[in-house]
Amino acid sequence: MANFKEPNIDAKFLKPYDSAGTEEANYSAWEKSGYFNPDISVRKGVTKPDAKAFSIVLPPPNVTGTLHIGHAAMLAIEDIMVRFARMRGMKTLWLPGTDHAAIATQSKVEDIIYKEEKKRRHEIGREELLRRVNEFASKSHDTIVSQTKKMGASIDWSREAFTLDEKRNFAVRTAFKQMYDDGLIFKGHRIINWDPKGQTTISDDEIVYKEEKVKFYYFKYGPFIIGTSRPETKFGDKYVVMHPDDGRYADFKHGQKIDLEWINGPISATVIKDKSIDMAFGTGVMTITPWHSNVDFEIAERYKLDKEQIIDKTGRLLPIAGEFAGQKITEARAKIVEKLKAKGLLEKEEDYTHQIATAERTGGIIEPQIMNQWFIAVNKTFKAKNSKLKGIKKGQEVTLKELMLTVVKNGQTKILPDHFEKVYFNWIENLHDWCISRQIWYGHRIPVWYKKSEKSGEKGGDSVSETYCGVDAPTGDSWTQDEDTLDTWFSSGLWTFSTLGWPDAWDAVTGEAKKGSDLAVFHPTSILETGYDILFFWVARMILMSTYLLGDIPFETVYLHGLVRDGQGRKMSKSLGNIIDPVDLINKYGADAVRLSLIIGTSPGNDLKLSEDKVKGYKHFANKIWNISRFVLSYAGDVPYEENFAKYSEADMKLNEERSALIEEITKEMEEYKFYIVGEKVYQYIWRRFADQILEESRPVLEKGTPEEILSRKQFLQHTLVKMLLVLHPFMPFVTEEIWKSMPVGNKKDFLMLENWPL
RNA sequence: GGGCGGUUAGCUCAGUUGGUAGAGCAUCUCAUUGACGUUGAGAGGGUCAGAGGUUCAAAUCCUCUACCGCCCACCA
Repeated sequence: MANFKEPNIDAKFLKPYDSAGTEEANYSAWEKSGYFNPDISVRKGVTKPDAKAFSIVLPPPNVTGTLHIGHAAMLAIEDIMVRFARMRGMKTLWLPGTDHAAIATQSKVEDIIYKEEKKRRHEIGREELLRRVNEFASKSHDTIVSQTKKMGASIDWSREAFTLDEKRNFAVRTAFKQMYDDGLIFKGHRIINWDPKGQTTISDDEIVYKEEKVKFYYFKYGPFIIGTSRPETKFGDKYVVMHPDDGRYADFKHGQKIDLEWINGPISATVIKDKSIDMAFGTGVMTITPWHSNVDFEIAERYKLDKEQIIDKTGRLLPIAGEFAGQKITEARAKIVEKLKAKGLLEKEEDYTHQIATAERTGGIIEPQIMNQWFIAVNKTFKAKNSKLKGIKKGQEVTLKELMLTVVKNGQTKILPDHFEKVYFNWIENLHDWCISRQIWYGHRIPVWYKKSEKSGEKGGDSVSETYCGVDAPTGDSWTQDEDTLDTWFSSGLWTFSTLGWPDAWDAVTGEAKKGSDLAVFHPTSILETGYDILFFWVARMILMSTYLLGDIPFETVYLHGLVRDGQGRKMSKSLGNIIDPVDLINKYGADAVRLSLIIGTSPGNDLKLSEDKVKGYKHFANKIWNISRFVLSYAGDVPYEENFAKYSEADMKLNEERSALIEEITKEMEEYKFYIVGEKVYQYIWRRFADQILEESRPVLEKGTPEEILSRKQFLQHTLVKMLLVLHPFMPFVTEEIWKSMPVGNKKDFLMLENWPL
């Protein structure tokens, strides 16, 4: 046993692996070296100048708060992709940034201000509010960056972007102008989703439906009985609609006028026959309120009916409501029912459960309103300026919707797991024009200016005598810029190329990126990794913007990860108190353990259940590797490492083949993004095979074998440790890098992360 | 109402083009001052939700059913 007592190794191996004590130093050494930046890697000779590019944009976290464990999972997956690509010699760029998140951030800051100072936004003023929001955003940003670094993300910070910075603003104005000129962005009076709480419009996607139990009332409406859950909207109802085939109402003719007694006195109602009516629902008859209902609006459009506003922007009844004018709809409802009852018009009431539309960010109950807003037309044709899209030629007449469908249908952009392609198609097919104007202050101002006429009227609306849309403000006096800002997803839709230098790096004449620019080298990006919950919000919008503005896809592959849930499968939320802060876990178990626990046992598109025990288990694994290294270094580290050792014993030859086969297998799986399988296989091999069996068997060999056998085994152990550190590095960068420092390997590059993937 | 998933060991989940079921954790038994504060060896445990079909062969392909989950959708 004498030769076993040669612990000529770093003293650090005599203690268990100390993640907390080594992670920070390793990260700052990586960062300082500049190798996260592909340009520096090329300059220093680590990456070949003509190497294939691998690029990925970080889905920019919202500056509304700090990173949660879901972000940690995202960072872990992306860092694996990035480190793997880098180790394969690719010109690798991972580009970071943050998202201003418009409504989300502004409403959060407004909440804080109201809580602390009892002041509303109009009491604070545009300038001061923006100052406060920026201050908040900047704090959030700093926290996010430091959390990201703790995870070990090998990100190129020199290229960091923000969706609301100068360059991105220029990109937004340029994109807007082009869409405006093509007629794809237009302003019009349409029915939109009004959030009375946030005092802004929101897009269809920003609505969340909540179940609500209400009363469903039946009222006498002349000869009819109509059903409604919203009596407060019924003041202006003067059209009564039924199905043309409904035999119960065959005696009434389309267009027929009927005088009847209603809430505030006698009115004249007109009969409308329309096929959209469900004969089986209620009495099969309804009255319509086109100003405050999408369906009613469509019916009114079909027959050119009058539309009247009943409810104002703050949710109060207008003068048309007579004695109820000025009341909040929530208060007025019961009183109106009371009055109708008193007039003998209430037939009956029932309990009713329905889905109520609310604003995702403020929780306000959506009130549809007809308003003059900006939209992106998804069904309008235009001529494609240039196209690298399969099946679409330059100059061809297309719609945005067609572009969005085409690139996924023809496989230019693949979505993983692939069943989400069906979800994507389903969404696109039901897509309506996208309302992009918001009545909030935090965001990109709409690059449109108006000259007002003498007549008074709604600003930016009817009183306008001249409209100008441009990247920059028009010259001359008396121009006023549109007050509104853009939906936050407009700027994030440009993210893959606005971060790479578009539009400066773009040659509009040739329809190509300028040679040598980031845009030319790194776009389309290789892969987009994000949560399935923003497939519509973001992924689809990026496809829209990129296919339209560049005539190219934004990314070749979309990898959708699932949500991280707690050990019992519940969503993490403040009220449940089950939120896990990734930094707490890292401090306790190390970033490597956290990363691995977010990878193994997950698969793309499926939610992941995370318990602290799981993380703990992988902390044990990090320590296991540490001790394996200690063993190999003390018992086999005394012979010089030979990269191409040719004199393996027969037994070691077999072991070598086994290990090569494993590496070949996992390389293929890495290319297929099956990180959960690779992680598990490497775990199995290292612990169950290498440590439990091979190392155990090595004792007698090293003790009693011939000199040749001993040398062979020592080489094999060193080789295997080196290769395992390499393949494990993308998963567990810290512990592997730390061990690597002590490996007696010649010709080492500056870091393990720069070494070549073994194959 | 429309769409998409899931159902495999006590728990969490793998299972690549069909070839008599796997891992981690948990449980039980034994060993252990040996690189391992975080160790090893072994064991038990599953008619793969149910029914039918295709096939020499089905967890895997097809049809139906049941239950669970998610997304979309203003039956007023």
